[in-house]
Amino acid sequence: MNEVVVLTPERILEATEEVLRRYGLAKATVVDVARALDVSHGSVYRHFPSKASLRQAVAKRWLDRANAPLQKIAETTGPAPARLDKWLRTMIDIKYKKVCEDPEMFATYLSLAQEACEAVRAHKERLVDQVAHIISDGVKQGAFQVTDAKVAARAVFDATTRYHHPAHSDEWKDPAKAGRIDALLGLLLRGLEAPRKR
Amino acid sequence: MNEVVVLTPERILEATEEVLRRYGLAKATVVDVARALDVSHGSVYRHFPSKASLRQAVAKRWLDRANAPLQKIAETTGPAPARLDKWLRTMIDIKYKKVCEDPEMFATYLSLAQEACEAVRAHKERLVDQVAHIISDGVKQGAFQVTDAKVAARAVFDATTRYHHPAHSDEWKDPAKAGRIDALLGLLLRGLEAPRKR
DNA sequence: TGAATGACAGATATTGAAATCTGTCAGCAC
DNA sequence: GTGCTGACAGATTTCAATATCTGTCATTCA
Repeated sequence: MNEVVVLTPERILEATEEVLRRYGLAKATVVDVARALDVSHGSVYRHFPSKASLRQAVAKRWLDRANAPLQKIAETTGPAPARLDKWLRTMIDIKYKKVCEDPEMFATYLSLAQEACEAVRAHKERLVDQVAHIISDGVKQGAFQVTDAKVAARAVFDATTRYHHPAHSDEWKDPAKAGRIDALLGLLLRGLEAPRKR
Repeated sequence: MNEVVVLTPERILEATEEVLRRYGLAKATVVDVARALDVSHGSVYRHFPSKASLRQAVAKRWLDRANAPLQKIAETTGPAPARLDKWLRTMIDIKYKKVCEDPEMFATYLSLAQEACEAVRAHKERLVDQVAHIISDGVKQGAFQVTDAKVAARAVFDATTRYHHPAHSDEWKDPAKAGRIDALLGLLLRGLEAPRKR
C-alpha cells in the first residue's frame, strides 16, 4: 500500500505554489490546496498550523531560491570591486527578470512577502552580510577604504534600493535604467575606493 | 450683494483638503466638498472638469509646498558638499516629519500622488534639477569630480530613495536610521569628491 | 450673459443574507 | 499509535438589491 505517496510539507508547498499560480493570491484557499493533493483540508493543518504559516513557508522558499545565485558570487575570490559590481547587477537582474517573466506571480509573491516580513528581514540580513563579505575582502586587498564593512554594506544595499526593492518594480522598465544604474554603481564604487576623511 | 464670497478654484481646493482630512480619501466625495462650500456639486464641476482633476490639483499643491524649502537651500551659496548634505537631510526630514505628524493624512496624500503620477514626475524632475545645481556648483568650486551633473544628481537622488520615497515610510522609524543615513551620505559625498577613473 | 442650480442617467459603493472558508476535533483506518 | 477524515462553529467572502455618487445639461437667477 505504499503506492500512495506520503503527504509531506514539501509536497504541500509544491501544491500551494501551483494553486497560487492558478488562482492567484486572493482566491487560493487551503481547500484548493487540499483538493490539488487529493486529501482533506484537515490534513494540511496537520503539517502547517495555519494558512498564514503555509504562506510564510512558501515565501521563505521563494526568498531562498533568489538568494542562492548571489551567495555564489559573494563566495567567489578575485578583485572585490568587480565582484561587488557583479553581485549588485545580478541582484538587480534577478528581480527584473522575475517581474518581466511573470508579473502576476511576482505580485503574488510580493504580497506574500509583506505578510512574512520577518522572513524578509532575515533574507535582507543575509544579503547585507554577503555585501559586507565582499567589501571586507576589498579592504584586505587594499581596494576599499572603509572603517566598518557591515555599515558600508548596508549603505550600499540602501543606495541600490530603487533597483531591487519590489516597491519600485513599475519603474524598472524605464529605458534610461541601464545608464542610471551605471552612474549609481560608479558613484558607490568610487565612494568605497576613496580615502576616508570623516 | 458682494457679501457672498465668489467660488474660486482656490477656495474649492481649500475645502477639498478639509474634506479629505475629515472623511479620508475613500469617503471624500464631490458632494461633500460642495456641501462644505454650501453650493451645489454642479458648481464644483464648473471649475474642475472631473473629480480626478480636482484630486490632481490637491496633490500638486501639496508637492509644491514640499518643494519650497528645498528650493531655498539649492539657491544658497557656499561650499557645495555641505549644501548637498543639508539639502538631502532636509528632504529626508520633511518627509519624515510629514509621516510622523499625521500618518493618516500622509497616506491620503500618498494615494493622491499615485493617481497624479505626471505631477509627481515633474516634482521629482525639479528636485533632481536642484541637486544638479548644487553638484554643478561643487564642480566649479573644485570640490566635486563629476562629468555630468544631471546624471550624478539622478544617481544621488536614486541612492537616497529609501529615505525619501513614501513606499519605505514604514521603515523610517528604525532606531538605526540616523547612523545609516550618515553612512549613506558619507559614501555618496566621497564618491562625488573622488577623482574619476572610468 | 455668465455663474449656479437641481434633476437625471449611468457608474460606483454599501449592505445584509447566503455561501464558502478557516481552524478544530472526535472518530476511523492502517 | 499515527495519519487522515469529515462534520462543525465561527469568521470571512460573495452576490445582488439598494443607495449614493459622478458627470451632464436644460433651466433659473442676478
